[in-house]
Amino acid sequence: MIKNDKLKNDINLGMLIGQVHRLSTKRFVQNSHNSGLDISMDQWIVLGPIWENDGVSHKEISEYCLKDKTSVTKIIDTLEKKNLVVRVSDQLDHRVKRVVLSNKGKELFLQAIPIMELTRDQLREGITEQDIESFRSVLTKIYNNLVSI
Amino acid sequence: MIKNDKLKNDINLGMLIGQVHRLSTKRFVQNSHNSGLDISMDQWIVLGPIWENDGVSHKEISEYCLKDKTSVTKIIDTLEKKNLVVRVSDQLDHRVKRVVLSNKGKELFLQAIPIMELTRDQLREGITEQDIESFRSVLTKIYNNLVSI
DNA sequence: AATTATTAGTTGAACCTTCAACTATAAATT
DNA sequence: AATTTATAGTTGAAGGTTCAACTAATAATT
Repeated sequence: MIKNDKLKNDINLGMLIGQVHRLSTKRFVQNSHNSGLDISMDQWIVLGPIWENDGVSHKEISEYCLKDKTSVTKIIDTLEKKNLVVRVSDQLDHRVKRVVLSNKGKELFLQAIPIMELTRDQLREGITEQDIESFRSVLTKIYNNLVSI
Repeated sequence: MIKNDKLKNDINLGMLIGQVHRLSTKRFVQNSHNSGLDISMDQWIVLGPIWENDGVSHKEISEYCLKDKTSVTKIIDTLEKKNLVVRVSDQLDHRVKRVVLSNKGKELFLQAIPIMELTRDQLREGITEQDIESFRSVLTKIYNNLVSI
């Protein structure tokens, strides 16, 4: 079926990264659902820096999560709709919105930690720590190739 | 800012995969745009097996591209809207839709090949072939951990 | 001080992904 | 042959991403 092996391999590496990304977020959501939690992978990712640093700004969340500011705005919209966080305007710089966890948000985050750990363990099953580190190293190089320019 | 290093690293590996995925699709689209082409990464990925095997079915595209059948349906919707492909019902099995490239689709695919190669080279700059292969190997292991079950 | 440029965040449109429910057809079972 | 089950693809809703254009507020320049 495939005319050009070089083409095939290149497509496959890109497709593989995409598929691993999709499947891992899917697995996290499935694991959450199995535990009765209603949280998406991206919601979890955005809750992280808010949990670590209550009152963090959109911009800081954006940098930490490696997400576009538009995505952050919309994920926080849904988090606010679900009453997990609250936006508060900064008193000094009125452009800045600070995001604070509600009690419901804190509770959900704590419950989601073991789900994240389970998902991580499922992903890494049968892979040595050394392999993970060299994987992370190459991934970081690719990332740096992409952010520059 | 970070309370728990274990947590931080795990978040980061997932976030890194997501960000590399997003940035590489973004880079492909930018490169295409700079060459005057109007094609997304996912449209390119779906065009691949149609180019290789004219008249391939949705199901085959889905398996080849590692994409959900719903995604394939919608990407082919936009490809058809752009007059790049045509759906044809299978004469024997009326459930099956076969997808055929138009001349415009063939032309676009040919023009996009060097864009894909450029994007691949930008991604891999400064990374040895050996590193890419070990990266692919770990990625495949993670993929296999995720598809089972 | 007034103008200009920069920064933080939002909005709407187009696209992609997933889910659940659906249609239509083919295959298997009784 | 009639019923049941499985398969191929579609639809609509909800979430996430990107882009371009926008508002509002701060910082820099003149």
